[in-house]
Amino acid sequence: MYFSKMLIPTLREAPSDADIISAKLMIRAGMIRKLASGLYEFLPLGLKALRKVEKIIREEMNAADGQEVTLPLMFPKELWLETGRWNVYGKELFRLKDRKEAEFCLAPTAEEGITDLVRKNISSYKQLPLMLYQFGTKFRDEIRPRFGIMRAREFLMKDGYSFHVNEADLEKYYKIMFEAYSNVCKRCGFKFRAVEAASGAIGGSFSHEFMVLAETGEEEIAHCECGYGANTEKAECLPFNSYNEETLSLEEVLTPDIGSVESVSKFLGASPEKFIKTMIYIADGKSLAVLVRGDFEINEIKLQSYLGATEVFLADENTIADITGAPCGFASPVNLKKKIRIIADLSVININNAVTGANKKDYHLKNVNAGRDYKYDESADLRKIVKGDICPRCKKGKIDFSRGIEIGHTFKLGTKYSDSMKATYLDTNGKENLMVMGCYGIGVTRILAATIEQSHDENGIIWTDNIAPFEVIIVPVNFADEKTKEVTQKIYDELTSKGLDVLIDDRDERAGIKFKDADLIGIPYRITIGEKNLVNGNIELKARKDGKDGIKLLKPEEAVAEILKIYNK
RNA sequence: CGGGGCGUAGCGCAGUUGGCUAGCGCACUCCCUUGGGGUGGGAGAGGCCGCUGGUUCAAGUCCAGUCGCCCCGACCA
Repeated sequence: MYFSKMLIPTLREAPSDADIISAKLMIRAGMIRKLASGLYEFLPLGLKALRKVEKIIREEMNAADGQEVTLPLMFPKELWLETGRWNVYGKELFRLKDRKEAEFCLAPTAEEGITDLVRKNISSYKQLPLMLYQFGTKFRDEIRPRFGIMRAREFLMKDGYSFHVNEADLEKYYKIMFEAYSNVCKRCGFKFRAVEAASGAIGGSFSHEFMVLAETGEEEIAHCECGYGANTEKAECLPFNSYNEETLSLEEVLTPDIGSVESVSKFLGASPEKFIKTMIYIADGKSLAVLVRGDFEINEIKLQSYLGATEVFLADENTIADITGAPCGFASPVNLKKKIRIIADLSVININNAVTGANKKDYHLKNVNAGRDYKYDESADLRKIVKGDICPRCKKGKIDFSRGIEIGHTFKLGTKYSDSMKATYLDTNGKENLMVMGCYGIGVTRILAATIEQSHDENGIIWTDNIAPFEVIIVPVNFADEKTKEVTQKIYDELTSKGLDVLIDDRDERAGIKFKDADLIGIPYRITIGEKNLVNGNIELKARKDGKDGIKLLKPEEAVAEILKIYNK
């Protein structure tokens, strides 16, 4: 391919609204353009890289006995009503109507579609297990699209769904998929970590996120030396041992205009670890109180998942006053004005002689003890994990945090969808059973962005060998020179005949411009052909990741051999 | 949805106390020059100054509305 023939509109400066390095570089490199918020056009160079990622994923899915299909991008409402997700999915779901006023949604994932396909065409245990996958554009009306193609409203996803006769078979296959996903990450050249995760709107019992480690990542990962890793949304927290202090008698103290844990702690000279915060939440319209230790915060995702609620948020000032009888900052589980469900986080169940509000303006209570002074209805792990927490797995190590970009997510769905959509098969006894499902998603467009986040320098993108849009760029310093042209063509023919993608920068530009652009678009290997070295029969080979001192002077055939060796051709 | 900011050429920006043909750099076309890390010079092409309405002799500039974009804030591949 000739550079002059390909649409690669490189830019010296990135548009001012590009917010992260990968978006800036992709736009500058002429790979993508933005059409509107969260909507991007892929230009030839960008699409070429995207196809390379697709190829890797496809190979791994096929190796795991997956079969490729394509489902519609648009689904009728009825299918989504069956699983209840039409109502549960919320504002993120793009909805539309046809000319007959029939309602549809644009697929954010395709559990409904695939389950419908399978229930209509699979009826016997003999046809299981089955894994179907597709590459499809997915739509999500994000609250705030940002970070270029990292969080777009329309993106390319590989979504796969597996169907099994029972949990044990799903378990077996889940491990195979876990390996396949690890392979995809490795082949893309990622530094990554697979962590336990919350299932969100997809549902199911258990899930793993594949995180590309990057400081710019949106996700926070809690991990331990023992190998435990989890999204902080999900990471489990252990209860604390009892303080075993002698129980003192309840005391009311005046704390004028002092509401926050920090200020009351200072005022009373008591550690926040002795405080019980009483948070009033509204879950699907019902109010409840959640108790957590003063120095911790509630993890609303854990709470929502524990309650099985679709919507959870903190109550407003008026509701708090109505329930506790006091303004915000003075709530207590002791003598709540209105009787509501009280859930205690594991961090508070062993605190004796605690400090709480008094459900009365400007007053707090000291020496509060569960059982004697108040009762909670139930206890659960509902708080946010913090750095230094004891690891919930090995129970020894201390938790540390890292940041990551979520590029893949695997779920054990169980029978959530097969149950609501009646996807069944007949077993050897002729008895009807629900299929057990798994589902597996990879953000294909996001992989591209994640790669660049993890691999770039001040001059541009540095593609890893496997997903570079071109493996080699040949830069003839002066393409008008006959000898240069001849050598260029010869090298090009030899490399392309082995199946490599090679770009020739045939433009009548100065060498500097060609080098700058080659660095910007990040092609892994550059062959420079100039009259200066050609008189001795030499050309230059340079890896993008190396600096100028990495330039090797070689004979054309040596350079070709070296590149073919790198790519195992 | 709340708070803050911005819409002027493909990209980056100036111009905003109302005033005459709306400017600069990069990119684009042509000529000369240069020719191994974004040469130098010259001549060009390209704008409903986001949109609608108002104030005015006169609006990119003032007023109102509206749309779009970005940033900061609680469910995501």
